[in-house]
Amino acid sequence: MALVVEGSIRSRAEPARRLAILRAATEEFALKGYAGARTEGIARAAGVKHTLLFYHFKTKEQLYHEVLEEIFSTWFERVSRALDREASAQERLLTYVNSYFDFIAECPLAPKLVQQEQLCHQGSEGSERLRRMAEPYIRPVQRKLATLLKEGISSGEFRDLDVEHCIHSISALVVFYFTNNLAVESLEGVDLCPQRRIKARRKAVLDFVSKALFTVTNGRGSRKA
Amino acid sequence: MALVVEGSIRSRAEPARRLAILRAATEEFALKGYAGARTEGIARAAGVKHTLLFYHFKTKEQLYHEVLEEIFSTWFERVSRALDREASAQERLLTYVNSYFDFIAECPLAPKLVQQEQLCHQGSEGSERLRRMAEPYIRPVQRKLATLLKEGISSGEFRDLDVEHCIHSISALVVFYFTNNLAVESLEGVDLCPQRRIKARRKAVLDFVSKALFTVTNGRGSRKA
DNA sequence: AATTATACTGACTAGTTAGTCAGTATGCCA
DNA sequence: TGGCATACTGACTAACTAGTCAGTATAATT
Repeated sequence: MALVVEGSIRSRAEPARRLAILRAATEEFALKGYAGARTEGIARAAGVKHTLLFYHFKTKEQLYHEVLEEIFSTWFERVSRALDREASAQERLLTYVNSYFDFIAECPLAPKLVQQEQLCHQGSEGSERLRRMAEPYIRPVQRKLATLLKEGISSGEFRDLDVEHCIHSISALVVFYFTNNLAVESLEGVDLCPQRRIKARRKAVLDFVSKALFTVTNGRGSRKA
Repeated sequence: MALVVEGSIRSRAEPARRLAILRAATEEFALKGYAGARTEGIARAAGVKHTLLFYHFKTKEQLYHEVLEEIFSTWFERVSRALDREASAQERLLTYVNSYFDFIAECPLAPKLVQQEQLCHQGSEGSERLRRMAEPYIRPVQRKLATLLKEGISSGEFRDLDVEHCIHSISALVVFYFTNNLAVESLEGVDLCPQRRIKARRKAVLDFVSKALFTVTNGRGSRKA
């Protein structure tokens, strides 16, 4: 006879195991990439039978798509809120960097997943899967950010720099730290607790960006402890 | 008999096909990661029979190791030369960033490969394969760079910032652009020729770093060294 | 001419891997 | 009571994947 593991109270709306698979898949795909990920491995990590994956998600590709979709929509919602505030360009930029950093720090699998997807394509060909995320999520944020930077430059709050490269540079500063565990570990030692490291990184990023961008720095992003 | 295992003679000229395999493997591993890479795919790209891989390199792992080794040693040689120059801290830092940037721009598969290797490991566990590169190559460069930054801070050339995070930030600015094809493409359009894009990126990086670090910026940040 | 070292190949295999399918268990509504 | 929908499973498979091995081709050396 079948042994019921999960008890009798089962939510009718969304099976718990579906979510467990989604979570496990996020990690597997983020760490190994689409090609390297194993559906067996995802099932094992989620504590379900292999075939349940194909019941809830028709294919590996479909499962992957749902993982990507969830991450981009969450990211979009959070950074958009920051960019849409009413405040000075300088103020909004700092809020944006903070939101972006918070999102990445809370969910370090997200940048890994996106990075995996970027890596597996050569030259200017780009990833089809990522391209589907560009229109609804990535481009709108890029546009808002470009506008914000131009405003800041016009008003004299920001130095006169290359807007597009500045967007790349900010992303680089926020994300790179979280996709490079070894470099981080090798440089800072393993002893320092993650909590403190992340706090220090946030400060360093805000400081770096402020000094590079702002014509006048108030205490906000640049103070030394 | 099949006791081919290499003895001590290594001076012989390497067969052209061995090098072809190594080049093809670099691309395959960089784009798909170790787990996602297919030895069949490498053989096809190199235009050789599948089994030749296992003749020249005993296993996939061994092939991968030689690819990593070659990339790290080349990188190490080039940036070390820049760091060991006799010059002011500011001068040396700019030379370093330029050398680093040049290396990455010439061989964009290198950062992809390293990134792949970083991604496939979780938390503070790190990659065993990358750890083998740390002692001979990564740590020495990090140490030289840390010393350089401290000197610059003492002499008043650089602002008083967190040395370790500054090292991360510089790497981020140099590398990130080359591991994120989609973001780049989506932001700058495909029309702009790679040559010009890279030149613009170099300028933006030097500018960003200079403004963030230097207490006094002469025109040097925007010049091509 | 015989030996040897090196480069290379075709045929094969044991172990994976994504995905199928027919069927079971359970809840729910008429 | 029966019918239907949802959640889930075991047994299987076709295609793939790293790696083996016995053997061939060739050029240099003895």
